[in-house]
Amino acid sequence: MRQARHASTTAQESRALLTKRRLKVTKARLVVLDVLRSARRPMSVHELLKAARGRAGGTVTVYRMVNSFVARGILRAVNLRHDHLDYELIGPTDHHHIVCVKCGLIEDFTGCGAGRMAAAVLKKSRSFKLVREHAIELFGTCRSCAGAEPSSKK
Amino acid sequence: MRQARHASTTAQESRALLTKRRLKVTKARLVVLDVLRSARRPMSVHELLKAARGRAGGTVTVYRMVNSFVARGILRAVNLRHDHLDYELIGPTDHHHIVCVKCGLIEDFTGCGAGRMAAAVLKKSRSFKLVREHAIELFGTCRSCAGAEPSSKK
DNA sequence: AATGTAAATGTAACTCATTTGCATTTGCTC
DNA sequence: GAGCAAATGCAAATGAGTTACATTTACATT
Repeated sequence: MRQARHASTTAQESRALLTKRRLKVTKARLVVLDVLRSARRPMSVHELLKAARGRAGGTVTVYRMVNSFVARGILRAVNLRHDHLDYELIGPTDHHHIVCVKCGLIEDFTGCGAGRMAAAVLKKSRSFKLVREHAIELFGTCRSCAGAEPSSKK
Repeated sequence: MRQARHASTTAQESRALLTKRRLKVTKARLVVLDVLRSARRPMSVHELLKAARGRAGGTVTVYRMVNSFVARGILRAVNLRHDHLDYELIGPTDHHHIVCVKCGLIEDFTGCGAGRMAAAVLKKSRSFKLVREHAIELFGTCRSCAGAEPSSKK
């Protein structure tokens, strides 16, 4: 109840997101977008289904949904070395992820310096002319997992 | 014939690679390692099977092979946004890939500045303590594909 | 060189994620 | 509100990758 105002706001955002791309607004789509928005982390199809508790439609529907969302630039698929793809909302701020290899904790970070990197690569490359996108993921250990296993000093 | 010397040299390297890890030296394994060495690019299980033309053993064998090689640090699995993993030999020089989104051409590059990046991320992060690995891929267009489609200026 | 043993292989069957065909429903435009 | 394309649900298909189990092979030991 306390969040009614916020909920309707995000619903409006989701509506706009869909109509702008000429996608129809359905209950299931709003639920999926809302789940992703509040989770604030990339989720797999199965996580989406679970988190939505039936309100996202069937498995097939969610698969079709994420595919069309990725194709239309609403979602981005990211590979975090789980055995599947995770999906996240594409927002105004570009970011990457650092993943704890023990517990799966994910944190975002910005400022990857990819512009500089791309320029340097293109300067040296004989074959490439243009960089359109980049994928960067860091894999490490979070404080609690590092504490739990101090023997990792090699 | 002209390459007999070279061939035996790489075969020795492969042998060493395997015995060092207490893996048995088999025909199939030498073939897979040799294919990867001469291809000089990451390959999928199916590409390996095709390139080896039967000499790599069956599909199951190659799956088991790449898994054990990855586990023992002989191969690295990389995600180049194809719908599968590709495998490459882990060499002395760490590198990343730039992939042409049109034709699939792959080029390596070094000097990604990940050390600096990791340090910056850890400094800002509340939760993370250590970065062990990083994955970086650039996606772009190569000269020939860029030439073939100049309308990509938007 | 013969031999014992664990590792590697082949075949077939299986699991699981994702996709597709098709009939039905639903959002949205007029 | 009617009509149509898009979205959905169900069932079945596909395809990558794995597992069980019987057989073969590499290689250490003698």
